[in-house]
Amino acid sequence: MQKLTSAKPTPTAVLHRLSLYHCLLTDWLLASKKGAITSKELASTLGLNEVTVRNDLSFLGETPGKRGVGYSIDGLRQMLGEFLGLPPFAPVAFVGSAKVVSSLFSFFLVEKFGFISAAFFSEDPNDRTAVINGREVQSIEAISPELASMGVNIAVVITHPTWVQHSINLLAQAGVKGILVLTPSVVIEAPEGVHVTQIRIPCDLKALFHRVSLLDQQA
Amino acid sequence: MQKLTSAKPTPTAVLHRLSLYHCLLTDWLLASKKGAITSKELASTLGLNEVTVRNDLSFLGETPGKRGVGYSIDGLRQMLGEFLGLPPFAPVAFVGSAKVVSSLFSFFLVEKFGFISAAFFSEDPNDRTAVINGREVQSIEAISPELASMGVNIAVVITHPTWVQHSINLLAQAGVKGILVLTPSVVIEAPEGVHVTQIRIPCDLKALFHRVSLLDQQA
DNA sequence: TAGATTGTTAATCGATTAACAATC
DNA sequence: TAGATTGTTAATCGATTAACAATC
Repeated sequence: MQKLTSAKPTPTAVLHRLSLYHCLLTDWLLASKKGAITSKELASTLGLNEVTVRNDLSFLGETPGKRGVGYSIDGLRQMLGEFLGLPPFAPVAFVGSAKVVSSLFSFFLVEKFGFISAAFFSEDPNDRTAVINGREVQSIEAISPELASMGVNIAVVITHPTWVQHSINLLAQAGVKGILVLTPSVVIEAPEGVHVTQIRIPCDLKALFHRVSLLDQQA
Repeated sequence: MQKLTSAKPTPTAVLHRLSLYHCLLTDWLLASKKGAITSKELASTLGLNEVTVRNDLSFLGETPGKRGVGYSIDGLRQMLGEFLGLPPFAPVAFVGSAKVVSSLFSFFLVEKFGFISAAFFSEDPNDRTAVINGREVQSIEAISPELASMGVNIAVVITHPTWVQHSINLLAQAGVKGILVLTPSVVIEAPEGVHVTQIRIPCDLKALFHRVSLLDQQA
């Protein structure tokens, strides 16, 4: 017999946009924007088709809008947060040197996006006394099952490339189930049962080179 | 009459994988791997279907493989580089504070991926005397048409969120045609004729929260 | 009731995979 | 010739857009 709980997983394209809507609505609420918005407004702000937006939102189960009116900014954000499995402040662990992780925080404003930095682990022995946001930076080897039992299931890896795989393995052993890898590293083994998302800065850059080189030829 | 040069653009999914193959082959060559590889090897290393690999490579025009044999590592990398419009060392400009940009270089090894950091611009007035890789860090306002005329068409933006749009606008004025934005910023206006790629760390994280929350429910 | 906007079903478009002939 | 692996055409799958009925 099939598990009843596991309906089809949300398509990746849809899931990414739902996350994006959640970011946008959070932004609007922080800017004290109130009341209702239409799928048209949402779509045009993000450069999407309005049907795409409505279609995406239909994945939320209970229909979130009012015909003739639109969506409640506050209510829709709430529903999205719930669907995404986001607690009010979502705890994330960070693995990387103190310098790199604190630099990350100077362009990625974690709290504004609803996250909380819950733990820090560094591959650099010189970071044994380092502190970020008033919290001690620990050794990578200190990654342990306490992490997941404390409710930290998600981690960001931004170490030197030589430490990426080891970090992932330790996080997986500690019960972390979702890992975002920012370090460009061509081949990575994802441990069984762990979601590993790789950001590939070099590929994004090479793709841009291609697109731009075509422009040049036309000119 | 239609422009003859502008055939259909390469589909984004294909283009990203072609860039990925280029990264992998570069890696293999740096590790002195020689000779031939098959689409099967390429695919299994990257967790892809081997037909996908062959299909992608068919976009290169002249067929790059030998039936019964496979692909020359060196030859294929060459063809990919040419298709992608990558010079031997591809110049990229970086916009962001000296601290953040130098931190970026400690987890993203630009040269290993075939790039050269060609210019630095910082939004931070304290960076007026800063130097990265022996090159002076300039003010954002110093971004000028010289950039593009020097052959720098691609830039990475990793400033504080408040400076993202301004940086993009200045780069566009300077003739930069491809911009990769690493700073999470929900809404960005892409100037006419400029390719802007946004990396969305918060969305990737929120998507992971969703996937992981489903695992919890099943357990 | 009229106007607006949602939610859903159908149609199109793009991307992936399978099947197979071509050829080294 | 036999074995291997490519390149291409066809079939499937997923994602986007269009059309329209439902309803606030």
